[in-house]
Amino acid sequence: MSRIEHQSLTDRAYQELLRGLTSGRFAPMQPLVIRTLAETYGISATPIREALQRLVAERLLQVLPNRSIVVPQMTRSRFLEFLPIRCALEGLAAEMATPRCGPGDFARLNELIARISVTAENFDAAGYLALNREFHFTIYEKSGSTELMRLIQDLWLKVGPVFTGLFDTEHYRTHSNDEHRNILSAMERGDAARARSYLVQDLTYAADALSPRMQD
Amino acid sequence: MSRIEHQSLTDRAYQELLRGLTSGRFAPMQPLVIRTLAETYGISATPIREALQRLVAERLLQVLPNRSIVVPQMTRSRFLEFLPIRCALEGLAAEMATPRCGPGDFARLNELIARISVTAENFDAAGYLALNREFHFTIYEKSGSTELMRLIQDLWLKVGPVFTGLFDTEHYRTHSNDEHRNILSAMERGDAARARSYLVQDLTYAADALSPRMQD
DNA sequence: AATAGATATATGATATATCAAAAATCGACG
DNA sequence: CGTCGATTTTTGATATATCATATATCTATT
Repeated sequence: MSRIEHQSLTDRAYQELLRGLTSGRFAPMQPLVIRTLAETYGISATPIREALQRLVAERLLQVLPNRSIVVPQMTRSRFLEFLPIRCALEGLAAEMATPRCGPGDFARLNELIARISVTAENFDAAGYLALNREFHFTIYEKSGSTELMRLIQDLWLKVGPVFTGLFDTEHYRTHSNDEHRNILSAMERGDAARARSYLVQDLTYAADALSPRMQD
Repeated sequence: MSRIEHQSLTDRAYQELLRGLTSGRFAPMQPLVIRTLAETYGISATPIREALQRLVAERLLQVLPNRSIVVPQMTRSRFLEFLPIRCALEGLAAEMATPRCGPGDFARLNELIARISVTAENFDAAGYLALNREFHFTIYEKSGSTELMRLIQDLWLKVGPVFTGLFDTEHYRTHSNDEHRNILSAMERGDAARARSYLVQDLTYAADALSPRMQD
């Protein structure tokens, strides 16, 4: 019998709002009105307000001086500011993961690479993004550090919405899996330092592909 | 005329609670009761509750399965889990800061080192901790990345309370300023890589001094 | 017609009432 | 005495009422 999930309305509102954010349902700079959202979700204002404040604390939303709450727009400079941070943390995770991976993990990563290739051939943007994320987080999870995982997850939430456009860049779509293969083979050789540098390269290429297409 | 600061009760409650947390006023695992805190601060439950939830979102507080809110106790393993993360981020910040520092910054850091020496001689624990923090954050601020700064600040908030004991370890108290001097001279030479490694060494020494004295 | 002031409305902030779940207390029974 | 169960109390969760501020609308004056 499955565990009874005692999810508070605040939690549910949070997840609902998060889903709306990551899928880009809320336009940047458009204020999120507590009462409106409360009515939309059919609950009172309190849980909505708490969920919004939680998202503000996580910097996924932003309070304007007029105290209205909006989704901050990701500018190029802000996106690029995240790049070295992501390289540091995700590179560290890859390095830590390398000696902790076994044949089963390598097989799993290999399979993901193959499936990513299929999505690239089929121009399946949604599938591509989901599998790319799964490939990366499969590695990060093997770092064995939940704190590190959480920090990386938070960063992906912040830069995530931008990635939707990643698939549209021809060069990246056809070549990013090469980096994935490089990462995997370095990990299979137990070469943690090189696994890190290939992963950093993957992130850098993605940023190079995306940043010219961003405003600011 | 100074700008009118419009601080909400939630914000004030948050800061009050944060101060209580960093100064160790709340014992770990002792539940923080909303109504009690509300009465203590002379405000209603709502802002207290929101401040608590914000602290939970920042992982400075923890909700138990019974949904009571407590300050999580920092175990040795958790503390050590933060070490590589802090090395990665704070090392990165030192590296980024190095080419951005000028004579004024070096003078400031030098002065901080001198003042830290005085506190060490006088067994002034509070002064020592404050100045040590100021030394580190003076560097991190020069990284030029507010996102990076914020992440590091969050990490210091989490591991901060533990540091109170740092001053009591004889060896660290007498030698940590050596690392500070090494960091500064590397930065003055413009050797970012070495500045990073000395800073990592400083963090590692501090962890070595503290972790044996922690439970778990 | 443009602008300043006044009024109305919208919306976030706070307090409070109510509900539900958890913890503590009490009491009967062994 | 101790244990199990019922009852009471505590406490977090939610809804709602009220207040304060920001925004929009209106009106009068020029």
